[in-house]
Formats: sequence, structure tokens, C-alpha cells
Amino acid sequence: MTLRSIQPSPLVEQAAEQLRAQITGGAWPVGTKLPGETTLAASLGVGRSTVREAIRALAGEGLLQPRQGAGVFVLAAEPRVDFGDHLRKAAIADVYEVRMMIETRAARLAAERRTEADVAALEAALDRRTRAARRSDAHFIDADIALHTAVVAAAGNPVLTALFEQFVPALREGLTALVAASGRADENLGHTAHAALVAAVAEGNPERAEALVSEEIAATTLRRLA
Amino acid sequence: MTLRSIQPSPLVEQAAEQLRAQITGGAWPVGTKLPGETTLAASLGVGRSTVREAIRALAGEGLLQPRQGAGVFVLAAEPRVDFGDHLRKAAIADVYEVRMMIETRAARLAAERRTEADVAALEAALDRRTRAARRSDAHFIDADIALHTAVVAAAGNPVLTALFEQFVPALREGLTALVAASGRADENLGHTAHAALVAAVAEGNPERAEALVSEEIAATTLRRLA
DNA sequence: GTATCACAACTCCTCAGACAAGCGGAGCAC
DNA sequence: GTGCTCCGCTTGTCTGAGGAGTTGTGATAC
Repeated sequence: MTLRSIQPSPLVEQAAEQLRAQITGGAWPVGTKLPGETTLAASLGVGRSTVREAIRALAGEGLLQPRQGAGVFVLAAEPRVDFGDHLRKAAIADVYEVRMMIETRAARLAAERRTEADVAALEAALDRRTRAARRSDAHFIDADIALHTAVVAAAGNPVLTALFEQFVPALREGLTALVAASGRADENLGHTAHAALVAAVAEGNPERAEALVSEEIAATTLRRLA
Repeated sequence: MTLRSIQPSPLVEQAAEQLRAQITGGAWPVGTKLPGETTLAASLGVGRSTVREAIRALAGEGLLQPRQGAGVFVLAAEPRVDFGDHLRKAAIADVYEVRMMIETRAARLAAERRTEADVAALEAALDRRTRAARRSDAHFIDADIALHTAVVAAAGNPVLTALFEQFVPALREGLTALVAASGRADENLGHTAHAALVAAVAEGNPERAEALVSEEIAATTLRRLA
């Protein structure tokens, strides 16, 4: 038997849930004007302040928009599905497959387009990663992620950079679990591979950069499975 | 001279703005317990209910978490940056580059892993696209996007599917502009290419599927630039 | 000394009532 | 038709009150 966390769930959240259901369920399409606060309060069986707070919460989610004197209007029918949230809930193998897809191509582009500033940033990030290896796990993980981020940034595509940033929390979570489980004694070996990657990008070798990233992620994935 | 829309900005939003500034500015790091409602109301110079509504709004954004009896706590320091929003604001060339990156690999995976159900869905989507060509622009665009979505879905990676869905609004926007500008007389020619893509996936030919997607997106991009 | 329990202080939660401020339509004068 | 005023409805804001939950403290029993 599985236990679900018991939550008293304040009236405000219950009210918000009901309103959300009306909106996402299509009963109130985009543009609809909601019944007045007093009406809603009566039909939900709660006070007006409670209804107001529920409306505020949904407004914060981007679903509703109250306009003084006019009423409350439906702004969107779906809560913005946060891709980052999706990543956190997804299977790790799926996340890593997409990450591989993005990072390998990013490394290739980085090797083709890197500027001098990119190379300087990459070398600085590599240096920080090396030095962080002697510090705490959290520092090392941050430095490792920062290096990968720098590679993606060197591809010079803001959309790609923003996309990779969506992965960062999931990566940090995964790496933390990995390090906690297996230790990171052999993680320093990764230094060679990362240094080679930075060199490949710096000297403009797309094939080698892509291959190195591919190998490194595959290695991490294998360690995870082991 | 440019006119900016005048917004009276209710007290609730002003209060929420101030609280948000404290959080994103780092004055209240993640995990911090906020001062009590009465204290906040006094220091902001507003009533308690106003503060409560502002807190609800920020809770809706995922920044705060009120816990009855305990207090209000900072849950995250940054408003979730919605990747979809980012896409809408980004340069089209950058968006298409990342789209190309995702969709080509997705087509390859789809050809490797497609199930019978996937193939059936692909053929149905292709059929709908062909028939929609005789209907309105909006119908045709939706059907075109649905076919591309079906290809990505056939790759069998939920993360990839969710990622591609983030692109859908931007794609629809771009296609609508393209069709409005250049008409879609030659768009029906795309039928051959799309049919070939579906066939390549169905018969399990990853290289050909990837190449076809690559060509098709490149062609669209060229038309856009022309 | 340690563990347990009762309690008090503090917090958020909910409600009701009152008034202010803004919107939108009805009706009217021109 | 145009512009005006007025009125009803809506959200915005404040206050006061009591309920319910959490947390730390201090007394008590062992």
C-alpha cells in the first residue's frame, strides 16, 4: 500500500483547484468573464476573501486577470507547463538522451563558431573545475555544470543556451545522487576528457568536440547504471 | 513620441512586486521565513488582506509557500523562466536552428523505434495534412504541426515530446506569418517530402528520415529568408 | 541527565462588514 | 449622432474577530 502525504489543504487551495478545473476543463474558455466574487463565494460556500485569494493565486499562475470594476477574466486555459518541472519528473534515461542530443550538437557548433571570449571563458571554467575537485562535492558539481554550460554558450545560440539551462537543475540532482552513491574518486579522471573537449573547441575541431561530449555523457550514463 | 499604457497598478501588485524584488534580489534566500503578515503589512504600509493576496500571487508563481502555523517560506529565488516565452521572444533563426537539431535526431530515433501504433498515427496525420491543404490556412498549419509532432512522438521519448511541444506556439506563429506573406501555393509540394518522411520512418530508415527532415526545415528557412 | 508532556506564543486561515474606486450601460440633453 | 451624467455592478482595500496549526519552552516524571 502506498501512502499519500496528507495535506489539510486550506480552503483557498481547494477553491483555486475548483476554479482551475473549470478553466482547464473548458467550462470557462479564454476570454470568459467569471461570476462576481460574491456569487462565487456563495456557490463555493466560502467567504469572499477566500475567493479573492484563490483568484490571486490563479492570476499568479497566469490563468486569470482581475480588472477592477470590470470583472475577472480567463487569460489562458492551461497552466504554463514548465519544461523544467517536466524534466524533474521524467525518467533519467530519457532526460540524458535529450541532453546528449543537445550537447553533442552544441559542442559541434561551439567548435565552429567560438570567439576568443568564448575560449577564455571555457579555459576559466575548466580551471575552476580542476580546482573545485579538491573542494566539496557541491562545489565540484557546480563547476562541472558551469563548464558544460560554457561549452553550450560558445555555440552562440541564445535559444540553445536557455534550453540547456532548463536541464541544469535536473543535472545537478542527478550528479549529486551519482556522487553520493559512488563517490567521485575517479571523477578527477574526467579532467583529461574535459580538457580535451575545451582544446577541441578552441582549435575548431567540430567532429572531435562532438565525439568527446558523446563519450563523456555515455560514460556518466554507464556509471549510473552500474 | 511613444505612448505607454497607463496602469494604476493595484496595491496588491505593488506589494507583490516589492516582495518579489526582495526574493530575486537575494535579500531573502531560498528557505528564508518571511516576517509575519502584520509586520509586512505595517512595513509596506498596506492592510493585512493586501499582503495576503500578494503572498498568494507569489505562491501561484511558485516563489513562496505559506504553511499554516509556521509562516511563509521562500521556495525559489527565480520566477520559473518559461522556456516557451523565451522561444517567442527569440530570433527566428536561432529557434529554427535548435528545432532542426531536435527534429532531425527525433526523426532518426523514430525510424529506429517506431511501433505499429506510431506508424498508424503518422499515416493518419499525413492524411489529415493532405486533406487540410484544401481547407483554411489555420487548418493546414495545425495539421502540418500535428504531423511533425507525431514524428517526434514516434521517437518514444516523453522528454523529447514535451520539448517539441514547447516549440509548437512559436512554430505556429512563424508558419502563420510565412503563409500570410508568401501564400502557400507551393506548400502542397511539401506533400511529397512529408509522405517520404513518413515512409522512411515506417520502413525504419534512420539516415533517410533524418535527411528528409533536415531538407524540409532548411527549405522552410530559405523561403523565410527569400 | 533524559525523555515526555502540557502549554503558551506565534503563525497563517477564514469570515463578515464596510467603504473606496473603477467600469459599463441606460437614459437624457443637445 | 454626440456627448454628458447617473446608476448599478464589479473589484480593491481595510479592519476586527475568532479558529486552527506549528513550534519552542518549561515543568514534570523517570
